[in-house]
Amino acid sequence: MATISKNKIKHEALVKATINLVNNNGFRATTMSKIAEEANVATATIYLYFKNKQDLINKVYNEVKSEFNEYAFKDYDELLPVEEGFEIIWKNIADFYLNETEHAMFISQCDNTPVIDDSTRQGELSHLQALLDLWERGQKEGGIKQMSPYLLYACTIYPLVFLMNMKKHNVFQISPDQLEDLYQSAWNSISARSFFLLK
Amino acid sequence: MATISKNKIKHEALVKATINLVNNNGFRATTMSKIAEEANVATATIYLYFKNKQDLINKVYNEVKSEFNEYAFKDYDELLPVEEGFEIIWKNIADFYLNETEHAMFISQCDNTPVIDDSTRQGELSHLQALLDLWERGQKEGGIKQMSPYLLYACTIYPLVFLMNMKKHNVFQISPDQLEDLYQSAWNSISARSFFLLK
Amino acid sequence: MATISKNKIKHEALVKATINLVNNNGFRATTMSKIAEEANVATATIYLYFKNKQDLINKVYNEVKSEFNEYAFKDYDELLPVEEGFEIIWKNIADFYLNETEHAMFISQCDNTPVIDDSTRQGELSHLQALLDLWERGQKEGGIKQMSPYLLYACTIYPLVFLMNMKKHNVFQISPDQLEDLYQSAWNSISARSFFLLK
Amino acid sequence: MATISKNKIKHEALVKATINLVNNNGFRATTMSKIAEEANVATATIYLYFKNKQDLINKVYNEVKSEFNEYAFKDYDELLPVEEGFEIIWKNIADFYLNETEHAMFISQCDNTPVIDDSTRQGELSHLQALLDLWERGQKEGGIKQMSPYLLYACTIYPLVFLMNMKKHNVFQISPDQLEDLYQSAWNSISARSFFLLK
DNA sequence: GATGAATGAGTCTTCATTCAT
DNA sequence: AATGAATGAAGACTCATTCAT
Repeated sequence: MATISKNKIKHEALVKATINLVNNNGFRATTMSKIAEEANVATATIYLYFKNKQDLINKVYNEVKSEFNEYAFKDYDELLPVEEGFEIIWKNIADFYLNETEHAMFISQCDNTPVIDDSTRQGELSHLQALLDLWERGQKEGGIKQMSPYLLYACTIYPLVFLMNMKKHNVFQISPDQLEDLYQSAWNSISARSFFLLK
Repeated sequence: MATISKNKIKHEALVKATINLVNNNGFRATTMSKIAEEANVATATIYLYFKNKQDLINKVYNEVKSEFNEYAFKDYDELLPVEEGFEIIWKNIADFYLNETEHAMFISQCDNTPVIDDSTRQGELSHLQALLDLWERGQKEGGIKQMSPYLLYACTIYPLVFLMNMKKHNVFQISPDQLEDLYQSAWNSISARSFFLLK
Repeated sequence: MATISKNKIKHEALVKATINLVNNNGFRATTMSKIAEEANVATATIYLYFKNKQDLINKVYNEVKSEFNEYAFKDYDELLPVEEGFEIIWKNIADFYLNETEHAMFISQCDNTPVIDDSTRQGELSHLQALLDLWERGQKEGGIKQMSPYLLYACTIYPLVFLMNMKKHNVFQISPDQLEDLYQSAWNSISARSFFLLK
Repeated sequence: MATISKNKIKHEALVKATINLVNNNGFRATTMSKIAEEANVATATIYLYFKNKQDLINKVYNEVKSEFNEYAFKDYDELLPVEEGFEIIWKNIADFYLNETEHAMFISQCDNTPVIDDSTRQGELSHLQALLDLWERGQKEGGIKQMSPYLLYACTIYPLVFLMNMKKHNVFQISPDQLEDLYQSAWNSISARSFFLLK
């Protein structure tokens, strides 16, 4: 049992080191020995926990992605009204991108470069199934525009990725008020009502 | 001694090979010998045209970025009304992302990873100065919401990056009608009128 | 991370291989892979013991130079009469040049080409401080001619370098008797008495 | 005829560039393109004048060595008394080492490193045949000690190499008076009379 | 389980040399 | 004769991975 927790500690240290180094230097510049150094273990030790470098990256990716999923649907309930449910999810995701920036950056890196095996990378939106379901319900009920979920995602969620990058590079940091505004814009851009009004 | 600019054919072949390989494999996995092979020259020949790998990447980045800039402001005139000007620019950029996908991907790769020297990478939005000016004018005239240009960019331009990625990975391809819809959403999300109406 | 000093056997093998190859082929023609081959290790292994090629050369140079210094002043005591002290040192140095030829050649190579960092290369004579001190004392006492130490060195020690080269190239090898003669010539060339007598 | 002189100009420029670069950077660091640059010709042009790099070095070595020989025996006449003849030759050689330092350095570089084919490098002393002859005559006549010419050379000529190096590295420069002293020491060290007197 | 040491495969880069013009 | 362009071969160095302890 002691061993297990010891193991977990090292495992965690390796994951953390990997995320940090990949974020700052990219995948290829993140060498196994640097990871080991940052995690305070010997290089060979990594291979006790992961089969090889690709396996390490994949596992870290999956862990972080799982964490994201939990984060995204915290306090969400399928029974909530569509608009209310969307607000919760959007704000959760915004929270993740803007407060868990390290982890969000890592996901973004992996999703935008050929780092991750295509088999590991989940079809771009599949991990947000609950959101896709919500949108579908919203469209059936009439509150949400008839658009491809890819477009809904592009208009509402994806802008947060840009803000994450700006924050990471210390270029621009959004304030709580601005975030509220942004949420309104996001909702407007997919709400059927606004579409109708502005026609 | 100095790098050659004659023999544009080989120069172009190298640039093209670089873009292609970096897009598909990333910077570090794109070796000089692979570039040479794809361009049908000997590896050493690359060094007649570029000082080293970093110089090659920087030069390609600058070329592509220049091309983007020309593209973005084609047919645009500062004297046009704000909404009209914005539509032209937005559609130009959309065109670039969705039709010149290879080049757009390359820019995106470079902007999102530590591949490019910070000195070469232009401050995130500075290359779109004419668009920033347009927005400022729009805000003075009252037609565009009072928001940080970073937010305006996030809501209107950045979603196109997502669509570019989806297209590249053959996951989703937007139709002309959908693009028109998307433009409307983009404009609504920053138009002061829509903001007022929907309050 | 840091270079290893364990496994003295391999360290020694690398040093020996380096000396041998540099002596026979010069610095630039001595490739890391040839050194590795001669030392029976993989090329990459060298980098566990030395940071890079220059570091390897510098370290070997320093080791050999230290050895020379020990050699030169073996059995020497500052309290000895000048002539006696000089004889001991001169014969030590002659011994080194003519019997430890490999090491002496290596020093000579390094001192005569731009192989060694100026910071590593010790000022030409500074490593022979005890000899310089002896000469100074000799001059104060009147037994040694008033000449720049550079000239004293040129007349007495430097000729040995020539003999070393001749031996190395199998052109001429000095006999013990001849060496004794040579010592006499050396001493005569700096002794104040001979200077006076021959005037 | 015009062509020939043009050729000679380029030939000279190449020789000069080679000497300069080899002196300052060593053989291997002296690349063909650097030589070409310094001589203001295209790299390929070198191959019109020399078969390859080794041939270039060999030819330059031979030229410089010839020059040295002329220099060494200027104003010398076999009919002169031994001591007088020796003084002339010694001072000529000293002149060469200390005033034609660039050329002297080049010879020294080549003689001390494995740069020159053994076939090109003339047996160490053979180029000084006239001096060897003089010494032999001196020994027959009784004015010069019975010693191997290698030892005579080591004691009288070789010290000048050291002074050349010191001058080149700006460490020590000999004055005319000191040079005269040095000549005396040199002569004393091989003169039979001094040997006898000091016994 | 943990690690220090070792290495094969591969990367960027240089350079002497050739060749078409 | 002269050269700009091209390249094959080689060199320094790195790194993911393995293995004996």
